Amino acid sequence: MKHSEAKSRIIETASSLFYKNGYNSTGINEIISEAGIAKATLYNHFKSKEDICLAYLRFKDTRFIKDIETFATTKPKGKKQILAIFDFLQLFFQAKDFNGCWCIKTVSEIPKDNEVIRNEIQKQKNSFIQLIEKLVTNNLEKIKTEDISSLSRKIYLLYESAVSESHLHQVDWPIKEAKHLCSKIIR
Amino acid sequence: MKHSEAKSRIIETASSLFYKNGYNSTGINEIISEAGIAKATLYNHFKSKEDICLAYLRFKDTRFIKDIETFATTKPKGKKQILAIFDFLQLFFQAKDFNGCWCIKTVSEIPKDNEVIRNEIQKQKNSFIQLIEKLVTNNLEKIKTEDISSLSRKIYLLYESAVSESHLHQVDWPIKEAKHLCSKIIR
DNA sequence: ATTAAAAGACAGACAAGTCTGTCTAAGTTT
DNA sequence: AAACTTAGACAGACTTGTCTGTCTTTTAAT
Repeated sequence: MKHSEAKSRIIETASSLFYKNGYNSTGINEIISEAGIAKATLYNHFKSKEDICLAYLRFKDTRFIKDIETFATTKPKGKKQILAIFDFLQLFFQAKDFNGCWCIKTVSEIPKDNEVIRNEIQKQKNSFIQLIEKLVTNNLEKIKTEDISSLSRKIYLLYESAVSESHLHQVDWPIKEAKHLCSKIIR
Repeated sequence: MKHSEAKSRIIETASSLFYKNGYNSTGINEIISEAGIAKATLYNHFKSKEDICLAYLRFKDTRFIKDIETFATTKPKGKKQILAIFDFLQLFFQAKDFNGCWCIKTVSEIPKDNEVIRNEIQKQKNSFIQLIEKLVTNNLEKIKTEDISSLSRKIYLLYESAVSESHLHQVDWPIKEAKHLCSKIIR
């Protein structure tokens, strides 16, 4: 369908620009010129820039969740599947377009009272925690049910700091240290 | 001296606004009207908005390092002094003006190639890691010299994620989980 | 099959507002 | 008298979003 093709182009272009240069620093004009579409077309598919921001966040999240889940579950079952999220991050970090966490970036840029964007981001983070809980449940036989949540949250914290600190310092020791600590708490 | 009094007013006002509403969302006009000074006066003390941004970061950091060090060293010596950084964060979180980490916020807003700001932020984070190293060295007798750096970095990662995640989710479990995990790795 | 209509994309002018930073002119303090 | 502060006009460059009018393609009706 041609209709959704234009829309896809907008989302992909906007996502790349928002992630690389920031939400506020990316203007509508930049998006349309890079995507090669007209402004009227853009506003025919999205009612506002915020609307594009939402689409951007969802686009990034959908791909991320799919990719990291695929990556983890192709590893041998057991602790390796849990640690795999840090190996995934290592690859992500080495990719030349790595630019930290899009959620943190975006939430830092929008006004504090923007609940639409904030809710979307919290939703994404919670579904990532759920993914970790699934990995923990499936790969640690000895784990007690009541410990799953707390352990998963700790792994989540380690992962999140590994993302933002490797980005901030432009080195990968945060990923290595986080993985190392993770390996100690799941044994 | 009147000269530095005006300058201080600008720094304090700008800091409060930048931290609360973001760097890009805070205009020069807002700063001068809130601080009650003229625009020409502002540009008499700072050559650009970026210059004010630097002053803001340094203002926040100076106070933070002083406050958290004072807080920790008034606690009983031993592991409690290390864990104190999370208690400090708990108070910080409960304060009504808590708004996450100013470094992360700022780095998310500025262009990627702004090295002046980026260097300042990396410098601040490294000096915070040094503070943790000092706490670790002084309060863990059994620690081996070669383990100090790695352990301090892990504690740093936990602290940083506790800040940003408690801010993001608007709850304090990240602080509690981070402190709990920290207590386990320093025993 | 031919014609009519609808839908969407295009370029780009435009409004209305934002921003930073400069400058003028008047007032105040030392 | 010199130095600083004030208010605010101003330039120039941005922003998002609206709107007009043209062109092409797809769909529907006869």
